[in-house]
Amino acid sequence: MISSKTKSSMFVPEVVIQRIPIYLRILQEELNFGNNVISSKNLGNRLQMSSAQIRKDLSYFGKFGKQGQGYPIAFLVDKLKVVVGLEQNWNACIIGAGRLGQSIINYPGFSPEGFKIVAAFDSNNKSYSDENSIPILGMEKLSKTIQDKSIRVAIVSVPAIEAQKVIDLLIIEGIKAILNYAPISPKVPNDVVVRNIDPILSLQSMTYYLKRN
Amino acid sequence: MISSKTKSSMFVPEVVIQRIPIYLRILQEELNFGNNVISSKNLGNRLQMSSAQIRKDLSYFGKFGKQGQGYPIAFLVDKLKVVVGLEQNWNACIIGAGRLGQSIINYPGFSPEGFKIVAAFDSNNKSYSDENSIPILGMEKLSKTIQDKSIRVAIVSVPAIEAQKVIDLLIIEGIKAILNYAPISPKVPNDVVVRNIDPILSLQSMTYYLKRN
DNA sequence: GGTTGTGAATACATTCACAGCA
DNA sequence: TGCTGTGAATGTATTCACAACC
Repeated sequence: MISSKTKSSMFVPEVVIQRIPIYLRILQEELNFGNNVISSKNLGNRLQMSSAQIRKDLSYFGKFGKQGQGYPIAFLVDKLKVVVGLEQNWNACIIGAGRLGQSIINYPGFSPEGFKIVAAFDSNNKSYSDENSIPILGMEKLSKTIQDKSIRVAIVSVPAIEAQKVIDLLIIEGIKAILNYAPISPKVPNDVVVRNIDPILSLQSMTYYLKRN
Repeated sequence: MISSKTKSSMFVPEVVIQRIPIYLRILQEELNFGNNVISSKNLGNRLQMSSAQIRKDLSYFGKFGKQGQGYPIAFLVDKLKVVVGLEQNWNACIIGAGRLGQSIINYPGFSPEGFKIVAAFDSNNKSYSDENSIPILGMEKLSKTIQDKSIRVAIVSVPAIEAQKVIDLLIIEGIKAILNYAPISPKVPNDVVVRNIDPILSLQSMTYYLKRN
C-alpha cells in the first residue's frame, strides 16, 4: 500500500475538533439515559445536522461503528475523549478576579468536565471573600505558579485594556490554550489557541437577521 | 446589463455577518484614537486576517473605500451599523435570574452596545435584591411583556434541563434571536438565530491542540 | 433492512492578482 | 504610487451516493 496517511497523522479541520465536544455531550446524555447504541442519523437529529457530517467527522479518527446498528456509545465516548484529550484532567488558572472572574471561579461546572481552576491572579491585591478555597495571588506569582502546578490552560477575565498584555505574559510562560472573556481580538502566535467568550459580538451578529422579517 | 443582482438582494454568508461586529469594534477604537482613515491592510493586521478578506467582506454591502487611501472610518462605521441593524437599539429580556442571570442583568456592557435588558423572568419568584431596577417577573408575564415592551431579543440563563422548554416558549412568542447560556444545543426552526455561550465547549475544543506539543 | 465508511461531487469561503482610480 | 473592488482560482467543508457489512 503506497502513501496512505495513517489516521493519526492526518490533518483534522478545526471545525471538526470543535464539534467533538458537542458530540460527547449528547453521547454522555444518552448513556445516562440508559441507551448504549446510537446511529449517526439519530445523533444528527439531536443536533440538527446531517448524518453524513457526523460519519465523516468520526472517520477522521477511526472506525467506531457497526454497520446496520450504529455506534456503541460507551466505546465511542472513550475513544473521542482520548482523541481530544479529555481522558485526563487539565489544570487551569484565571487572571482577573473582579466581578466576572469571581463568578467564573465559583462556577462549579468546569471541574466535572475536566478543568480544575487551581490558581487565581489579580494585579490589585483584592482578597475577595471567596467561597471556594482558591487564594487570589499577585501577578508576580504567575510564572512560578504555572510551573509548580503544571497549569496548561488560562482563563482571562481582566478589563479589555489589560487583556493583550496579560495574554502576552501567559504566552511567555508557555501557555498554549486561552479562554478569553475580554472584549478584544487578541494577537497570538499560531501555536496558541484562543477561544473568545464575547456575548456582545454574539448579540450584534444576530440583529442582521431581525431586520429582514 | 443583464441579471446582475443588486447588493441588497445578494446572499451574504453567515461568517461574513459574524465578522462585521468585529470590524465595527476596531473601527470604533480607531475613531476614538483620532484616526479617520484606515486601509484594509491595516485593519487586517489588527485582526490577524488578510486584507483581501476584509475587502471582499465589505464588498457584499457596497463600495465604501477610496482607492489609494483606504476607508473613511466614520462613514464606514455608519454604513456597517445600518447593514447589521446596529443603528438602532434593541430591547432584550432575560429568562433565568439565578446566579448567572443576575450577573448578566448587572453587567453594564450591553446597553452601550445597543441592547437594553428591559425585563427579567424566573419561574421561582425569587426576588433577588437587584442593583439595577429591573424587576423579576413570573413566567406567566412573559407573553404580555414581550408584546408591550417590543422585545425582539432574548437571553436564556436557566438550567440546562429547562432551557429547551424556555426556548420553545420564546419562539411561540415570536422571538427570533436568542443568546443561550445553557449548556445544550437547542433545536430551533431555521428562521430563528441562536448563539450559544458555552465556555466548557470552548475549553474542551482546545485540549486537542495541547496534546501535540 | 438498516447503517457505516468513504471516494466523488458539490457547495462554500478565502486568496490571488490585477484593472481602475485618486 | 497606493489602495480598492472584484472576477477567477484555489482551498476547505459538506453532502451525496453507494459498496460493504451485520
